[in-house]
Amino acid sequence: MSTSARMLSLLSLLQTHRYWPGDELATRLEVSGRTLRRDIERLRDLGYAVDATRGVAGGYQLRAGGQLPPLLLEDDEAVAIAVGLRTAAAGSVGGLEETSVQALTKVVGLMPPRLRRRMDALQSQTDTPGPWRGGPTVDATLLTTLAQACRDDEPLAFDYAARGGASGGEVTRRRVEPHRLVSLGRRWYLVAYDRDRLDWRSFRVDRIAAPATSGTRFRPRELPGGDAVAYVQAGFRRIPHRYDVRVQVSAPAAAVAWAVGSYGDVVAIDDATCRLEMAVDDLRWPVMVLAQVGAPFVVDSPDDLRAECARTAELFSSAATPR
Amino acid sequence: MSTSARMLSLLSLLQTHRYWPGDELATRLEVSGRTLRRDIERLRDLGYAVDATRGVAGGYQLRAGGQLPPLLLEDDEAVAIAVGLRTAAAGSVGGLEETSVQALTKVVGLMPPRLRRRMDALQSQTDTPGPWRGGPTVDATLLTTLAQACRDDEPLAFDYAARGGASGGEVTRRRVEPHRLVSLGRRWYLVAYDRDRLDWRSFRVDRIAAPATSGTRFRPRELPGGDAVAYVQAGFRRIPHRYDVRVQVSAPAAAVAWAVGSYGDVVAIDDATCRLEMAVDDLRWPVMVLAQVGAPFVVDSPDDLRAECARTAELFSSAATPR
DNA sequence: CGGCTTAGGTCAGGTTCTGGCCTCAATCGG
DNA sequence: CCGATTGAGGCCAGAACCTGACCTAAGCCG
Repeated sequence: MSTSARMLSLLSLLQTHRYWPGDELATRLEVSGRTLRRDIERLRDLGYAVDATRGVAGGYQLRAGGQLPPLLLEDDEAVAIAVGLRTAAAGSVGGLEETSVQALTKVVGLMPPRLRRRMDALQSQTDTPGPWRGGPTVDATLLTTLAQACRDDEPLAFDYAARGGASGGEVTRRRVEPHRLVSLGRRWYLVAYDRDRLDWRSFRVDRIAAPATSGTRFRPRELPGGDAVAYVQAGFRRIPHRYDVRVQVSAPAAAVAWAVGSYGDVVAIDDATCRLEMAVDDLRWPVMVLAQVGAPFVVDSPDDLRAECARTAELFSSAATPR
Repeated sequence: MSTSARMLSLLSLLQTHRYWPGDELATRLEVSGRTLRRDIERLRDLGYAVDATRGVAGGYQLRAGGQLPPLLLEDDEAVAIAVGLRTAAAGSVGGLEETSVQALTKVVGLMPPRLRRRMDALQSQTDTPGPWRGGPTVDATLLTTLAQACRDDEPLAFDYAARGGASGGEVTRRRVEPHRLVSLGRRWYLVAYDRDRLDWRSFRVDRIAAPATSGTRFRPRELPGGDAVAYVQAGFRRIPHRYDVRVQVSAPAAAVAWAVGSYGDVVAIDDATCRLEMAVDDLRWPVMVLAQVGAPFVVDSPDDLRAECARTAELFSSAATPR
């Protein structure tokens, strides 16, 4: 076994972290004790912190050091990481979506097919229940494909469903030069230069299907204005939400904020009252939040929400009376 | 630079994944082109798939191969992975908790302190809103400390708050030999041999504080029965839930299952009706689920839930009528 | 076709690595 | 306090490996 391969094996062994007696390491790596000590020294020279305990029952141990050593992962661990990152990329964390996709791209891009299959299989299971999913599930493979194309300046073609209807609008094939992925308000957008329309566009990732990269590269253009997030937001404002919900709740702002999470704005009016504002497509969502808070409230707008409240009241009142 | 260090650098460069022209790699690693080609060959011998494109604008590229190469992560990426894994370990995925903690232990254990601080800072932000949090947030550092102690057979001491009251019951210092971490029903438990009480115990992780490892090791004992999960479950059954909820909902089982996630059982009665069963401490939770489903339902038990429904109906009906 | 890039054989010279041997140093148990 | 155990590391000779230079082949693209 070559020296570099042996160093990787050694790192791998040490990462399972229990104390390793020197002679057992030496045996496993099929080298003499002297060479093992030299390998340990080499690792230390590379900046990794290897602890050693002397005396009977001593041994080596890799601990947190100045820099992160190369992670040598088991199959299961890699899958767990990918699934966890996917959840984070879907926006469950906040402010970490972009970095998560970056890491996800790295991990998924290097995962052998067998692991990718296991990840995909798990992906279907992993459901954050309720409306907090905020629309269709993010497809990790799709997202990483796009992220990769952005990073490597690879031209991209994909099917894009136009807005309209749950069954999906018209599907067109687009050929673009991808620029950046933007996570905004629970959704992912791809900012790209459309090669057929000869202009910049932003695409909702959950409407993208069947992406294909050509393997070639293009010379990156500069996005007018430079800020991809601002570009998406600009287009975003033109699409109105269906409902702007405004509710006054007789509960402390903190309690309401906890229930609504980051999906709405809560402003305290006084210690026991606050105003809740949400922009939603589906009125069942604010109803659910309000049900959870369980405090008296008054609907300011829209009227449809009042109707939805009446309907909900009806449901619960008939459930409350025994049959 | 030594050969092994150079190989790691090369892997690191290739993991940023864009095509690298051979001579640029050679320049960066400060070796001749011939040596670079030999290094690439070495990587291939180690089982990593390195693609090469010939001709103008050709270059090297690391792609998914037979095995996962050592991951060389940026600081941000490592933090994202840790946070994502923590979320997964908290039970948002299902069936992946144990593996996530395993991976988390590996990553966190190797993270330099500066990264660990950033992770801890982010941890406070990452809130799954609503009752799905299922109790107190899981502390990543605590969890990994325990996992590490289990894996490495290190004796452990910690403060444990006895059951009783939100303010916490009596706190005692425990000295144990940790055996296994078990994730069950949204919570983590530590199965360990209590050195003072001279018997096996299971501890709820969210009641553990101030853990301290001694650095020594103990000879692992065998858990009677062998199955740690079964052991926790056995103790678990003795603590009754406050409410066993049974509701018949006039909606397809799939719709209800989607709303309730994995926090209750849904059994289809026919295509348009199903039975929902949950075991909860707080009745606001089933109320919230039912509000979200938005379909007629009948409460079988308990009676308290009927009262809660009446109260909810009252709240919504007064909100529905304009002031 | 011609230019560019990877692929890889060969070779000489030098560097590095290995294992064995030795002496220290730290830790633990008796 | 002493001895056993285990890591630390200097030294050395021989072997193994690595490097850079040179050259030829092969694939890709305009």
